[in-house]
Amino acid sequence: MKRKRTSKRKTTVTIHDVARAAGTSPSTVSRVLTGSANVSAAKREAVLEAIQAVGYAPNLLARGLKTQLTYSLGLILNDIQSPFFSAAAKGAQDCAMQRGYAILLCDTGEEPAAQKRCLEMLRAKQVDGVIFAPTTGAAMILDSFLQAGTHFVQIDRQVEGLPISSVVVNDDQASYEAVHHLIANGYRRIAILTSELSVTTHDRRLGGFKRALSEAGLALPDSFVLRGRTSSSDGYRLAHKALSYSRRPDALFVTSSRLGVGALRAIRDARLRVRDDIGIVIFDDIPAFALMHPSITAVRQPAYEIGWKAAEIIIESLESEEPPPPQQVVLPAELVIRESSVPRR
Amino acid sequence: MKRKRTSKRKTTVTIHDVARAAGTSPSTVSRVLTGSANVSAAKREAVLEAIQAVGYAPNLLARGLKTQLTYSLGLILNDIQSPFFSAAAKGAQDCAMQRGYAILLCDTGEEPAAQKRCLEMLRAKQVDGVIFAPTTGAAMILDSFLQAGTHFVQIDRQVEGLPISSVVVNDDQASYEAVHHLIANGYRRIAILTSELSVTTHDRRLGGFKRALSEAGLALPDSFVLRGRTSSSDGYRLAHKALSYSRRPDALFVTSSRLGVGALRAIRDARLRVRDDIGIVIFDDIPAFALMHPSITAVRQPAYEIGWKAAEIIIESLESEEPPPPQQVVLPAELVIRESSVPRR
DNA sequence: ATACGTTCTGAAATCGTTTTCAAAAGCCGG
DNA sequence: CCGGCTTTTGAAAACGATTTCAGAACGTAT
Repeated sequence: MKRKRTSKRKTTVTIHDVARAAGTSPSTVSRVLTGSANVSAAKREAVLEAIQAVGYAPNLLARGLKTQLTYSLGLILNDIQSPFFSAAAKGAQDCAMQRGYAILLCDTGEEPAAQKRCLEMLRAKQVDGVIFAPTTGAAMILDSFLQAGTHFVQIDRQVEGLPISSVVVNDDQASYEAVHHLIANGYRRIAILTSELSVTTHDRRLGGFKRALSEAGLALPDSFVLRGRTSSSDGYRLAHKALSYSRRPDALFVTSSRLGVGALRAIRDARLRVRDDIGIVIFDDIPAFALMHPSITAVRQPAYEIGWKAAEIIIESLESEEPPPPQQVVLPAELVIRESSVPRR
Repeated sequence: MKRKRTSKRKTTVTIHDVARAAGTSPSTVSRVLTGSANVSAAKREAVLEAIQAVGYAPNLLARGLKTQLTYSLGLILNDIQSPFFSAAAKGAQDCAMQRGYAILLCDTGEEPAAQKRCLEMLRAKQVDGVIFAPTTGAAMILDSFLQAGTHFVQIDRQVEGLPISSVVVNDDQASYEAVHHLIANGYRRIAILTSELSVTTHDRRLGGFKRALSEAGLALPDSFVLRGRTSSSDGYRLAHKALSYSRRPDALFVTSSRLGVGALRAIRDARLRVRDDIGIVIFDDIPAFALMHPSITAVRQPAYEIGWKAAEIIIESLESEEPPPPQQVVLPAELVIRESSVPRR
């Protein structure tokens, strides 16, 4: 069933209608619209009035076709429902809106196939640039787009070795500090729950974790590095396993909030108590952590700022004469100390 | 600083290039692209090959300009960061994606001015339809757009008296059941925290609340209806006030999760304990409520389904010959019973 | 071979803008 | 009142597709 043009009844009022109403030509109307060239005060006035009178609104499709500029940005996320990404989306949206750009939202659900489809659609829609959180397999798809001259900024994760700007947090250092904080508070047998996938974020968080441990001269048994998919069910599974060890850890460092939520459930189900029986710090803060009892110490990422900054970088790069070289922005993540990591005993 | 066309280096490969490579005319290429008319097997083959060879991707701007169809939908939300709206966004996105539509995201932050700007931008971008959660002042703005023939679906709230489809939940009935549940569990002095704005959602939730009370023959002192802005700080303020009454309520019914979060903090700060000292049920479930201790009874809205259904309605209406009459879809909200409303005493 | 009805095909118009180009209009001093 | 400026202006050519229209090619019946 195809759509009938007729049934839409779109009252398309064009630049020609304005011209007629103002007693001038489309060219002149366009000139006052874009504010580009000289046009006499009288005509300008007439045109402005006519625009009001006939209720004209420019057709951005037509304009974009001519100017090759659409003033819209693609935003590709893994999961808009996660607080991190929705905050990033809001940041990007606010920045874009302020500068007159629109945001085309794509949610890949972390699937490479969907990611590919999104990129293709965005290209077809002629977006000026794309902000995106890469999923596995991004590198090869991206390559062809870069040649087409599309501007990109990656957030959260990085595909390394590509000449693309990125906005991320200091995963390594923030993790180091979080684990250091646990150690300083007397925890000694610290296990880590992390992703099985080798993505930059998790790799670096694991790196910071190890650094803190070795610096404090603490051992890290292989069994204390638990890897799984970043779902809350795998968080549960991994934590359950860790807690079943005969010499179980006295604290957990968890590298994602979804893993963390599952881990907390596992702790509760094991009849253990956060704080009294086991310490925990989770990378990526979510509102629930502040409300829980006891509240959960977490590493807060400036998600809103990440989204905003990404939009800003892309817009600046679009609007500058000579596209600036790719820049790597690293924003600080902040350890929010709450009750789940109080000094031991 | 204006953008230079030259600096983009967009290698725009058009339908003409394909035609040349295939040794035919642009018309024929277009025909195989749209699959509309008859074209010989030989030519079709040649065109398909040429498309691959030159790496052609259609320019949706140009197509949209000609066909008046952009295959994109606007999505206007009050706050993408709220779990309700981000789930709705995901639902809308998934449905749209599946049917070949893109989503233009707008976040108004509940501000009428932003809402207006969003609508204007969406119109200029020639979106085929708009899914939106109206904020105050939507009625008059909308009017002009309806005349322009844009398709609309409202979600969450309703502007009444407009010939627009909507997808909402059964606010009244679900609230009735939630309050009935409190009463059945022995609570007698139930106060309500709700919005000061007269928006349909909150009005109906208040309605269901009153209905349950009067049906049970329970009194409702004026002081037990507390109204404020739907922020967590106002939730705190209102709950604090309610708890300070000499004869304080033995349960709270809260009509939004943000108010609820504030109320929970107020309860804790008053050194009262949810469940032992005071019952609470919150309209709109968020992940935190399941994780808290004690966990919070809440009314779960099918947010994802709301978004999906809204997209579906708009796409069907767009693609049908004769636009169907506006429909009002009411999805069921579900009471999720947890610990915060266990039987009294 | 001619005429006719299909099926295929390409030239050209169109969608609503912007932008180039050249002509028109205004201003100035002589 | 006229040449030589600079502003203003409108006609027309893009932008990259789709679609109308009319002609070409082809098969078949006469």
